[in-house]
Amino acid sequence: MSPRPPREAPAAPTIVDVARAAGVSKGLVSLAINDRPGVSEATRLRVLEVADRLGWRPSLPARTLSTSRTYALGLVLRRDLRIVAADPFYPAFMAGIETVLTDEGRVLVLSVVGSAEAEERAYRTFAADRRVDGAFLNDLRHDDHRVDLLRELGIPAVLVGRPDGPAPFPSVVLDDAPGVTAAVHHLVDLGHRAIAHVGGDPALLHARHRRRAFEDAVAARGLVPTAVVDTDFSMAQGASATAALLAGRTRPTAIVYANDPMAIAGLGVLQEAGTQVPDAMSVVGFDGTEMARHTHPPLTTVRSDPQEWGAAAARTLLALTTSGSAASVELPPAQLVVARSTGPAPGPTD
Amino acid sequence: MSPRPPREAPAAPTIVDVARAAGVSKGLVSLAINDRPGVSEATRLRVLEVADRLGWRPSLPARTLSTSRTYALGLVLRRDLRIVAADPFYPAFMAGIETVLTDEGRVLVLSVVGSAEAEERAYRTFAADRRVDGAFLNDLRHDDHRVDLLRELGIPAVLVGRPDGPAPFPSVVLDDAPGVTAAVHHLVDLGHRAIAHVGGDPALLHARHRRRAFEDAVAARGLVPTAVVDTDFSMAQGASATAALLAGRTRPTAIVYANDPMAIAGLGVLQEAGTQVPDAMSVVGFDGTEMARHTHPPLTTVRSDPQEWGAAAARTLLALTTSGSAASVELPPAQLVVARSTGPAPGPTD
DNA sequence: CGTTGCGACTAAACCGGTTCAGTTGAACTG
DNA sequence: CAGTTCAACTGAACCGGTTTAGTCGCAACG
Repeated sequence: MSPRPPREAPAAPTIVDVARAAGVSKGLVSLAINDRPGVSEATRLRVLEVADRLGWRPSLPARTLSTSRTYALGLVLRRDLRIVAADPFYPAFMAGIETVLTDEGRVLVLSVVGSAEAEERAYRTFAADRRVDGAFLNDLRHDDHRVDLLRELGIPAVLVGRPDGPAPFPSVVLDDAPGVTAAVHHLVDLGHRAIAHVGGDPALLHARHRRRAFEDAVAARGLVPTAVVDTDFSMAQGASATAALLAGRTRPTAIVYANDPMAIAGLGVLQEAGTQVPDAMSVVGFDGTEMARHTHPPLTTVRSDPQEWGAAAARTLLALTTSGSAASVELPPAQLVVARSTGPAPGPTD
Repeated sequence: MSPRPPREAPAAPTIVDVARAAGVSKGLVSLAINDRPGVSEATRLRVLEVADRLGWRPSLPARTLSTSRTYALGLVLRRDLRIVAADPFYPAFMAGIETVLTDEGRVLVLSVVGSAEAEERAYRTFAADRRVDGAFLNDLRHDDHRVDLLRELGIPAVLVGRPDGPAPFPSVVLDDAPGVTAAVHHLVDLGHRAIAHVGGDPALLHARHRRRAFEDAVAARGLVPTAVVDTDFSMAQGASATAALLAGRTRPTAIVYANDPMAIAGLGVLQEAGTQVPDAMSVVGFDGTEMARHTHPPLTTVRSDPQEWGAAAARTLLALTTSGSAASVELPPAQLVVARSTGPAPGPTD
């Protein structure tokens, strides 16, 4: 009969039920549960007790309507699926966010998109629908127009990574450079003179930072990179870049990759080609993923901490949305983790 | 001065602004934009035109308050971080969900938790806060109490996988068995007689299904499994299980793993031990991930389609939340993809 | 020509909270 | 003892939509 039968449970109590049961006005219930002044301690306790007894939970939509706070934060992922699926960064990053949000009664609203247009639409929808109190801004780009977009939409944001200019939002930075630098020094110390870099997507700032750190470190040791190849961070391009390096006229003795998946794909190509790792070629990854520990040989890599990064970003964004301002955060930098995919440079054939 | 300055943009127009500008009552605006009867075509067009001109978007919180529909779906991930991060299933699954939700103006609310208690809390919070219209139920277990929980909470759900009994919710199934069966036949056809299985977490139904399919297929060929080892799906346990199989008294000539990450970890262990793949040992994964294509040797694996799975689940859940009912869906089953990690069984030493 | 029926539209209640201007009564002040 | 002050509390407006009872004008009907 009734067009939409109540799902199952008896109708949930509302604030008026609580008010009636406690013998006070609903306004006072609101004050009491929100710990605002103007409520006697005795009454506050009574209200809380009654609310608890009735199992009342304030309606979030109603609260949102009057306060325009959603208690939700937004994350938009724009990435080719092939990359998202292989990249362990995001699951760990999101898990880190959740560790913070869950405790604060917040929730993460996720949007996965494939194109720049869809990404912009996602942010605009967040704003138009008042879905979120703030948003994470990942995978920063040069002159990233999303910064202006979010400012214009009035969505507070936190930048995940170091922006390449002054920005109206706080940033949470985990410096890639020291790890990459250490990796290069490690290789040079092992006698390598011909080192190549398989970089990531140059549109992304962190790919540039890694590349820059690589080039600077090589130069600091008085060397010149044997080659630097840009990719899209995918295993496929990591593999083809490796093949290209093998086929090139000056073959490197060591390759530094911009992420672990590409390093693993590279490892595959090298082994298929019969190139011994690390005897004939040293390989360095980037991320410090679980996977790197289980390859053959285990991967020397640069470990960052995506989970802590996510947690720090969430804390910062939370502070920003509640207090209106938040300081930028600098996390401990990425660190080199030496395993068995790197070894002494092969001696000249004699 | 003002305690909370308006973020930036001028105050967004509301339905009354539109009503005033169109010279009608706000009730009529509501009827017009929701395509309900009782509005003349001329008026409807005028209202839509005015709404568009003012850039009005109905407030979702307000709409939610009166209709108690949130236009959001919930996904709770309970998994050890080590597994989530290495497992490409979820990113692809979520991307599949998003392809459907985005077009429908829906949004995905994500919760990543580490324990069963936290998981239950997450669902209860979804219900208490009226955060979502429905939820996905992944990683089904035997006698899964979450089914009752969701029913009791009144949250419509869709089961991702085949439940092990009658369930009050529709399910979206992608059958693992045919792929695993094909893998076993493939190995037996190659002459293997000693085949082992490194299974997943036996608490999860899909791990059981894969194990069962393995055992049945082996039996169907008149053989007995050399060994069946349970794990938690992590690379670490995939590696240690492989090491144990190598050290066992009857060493298999082929191993079928319950997911690709474990197979890859297994590859690493085998190669570290000097066991040639596939000459001395054949290896089969499960998932058909990008990663499997880039190992050395490329992995024979069983491909499922997590993205399509996510999309189908989203369509089903959407139908369930809007029309109140939805039929279960059976997707094309998982399929064997033969690569170079499987080969003829090693002949007896002669 | 009075009634009925109907499409188009309005006004007001409603969803469930928050917020704020007032009211009340008791304690304090001079 | 009248006047002031203040904590505690109430009532009503408000957030921005949806929904429904009811009004109005007009055409069709007997």
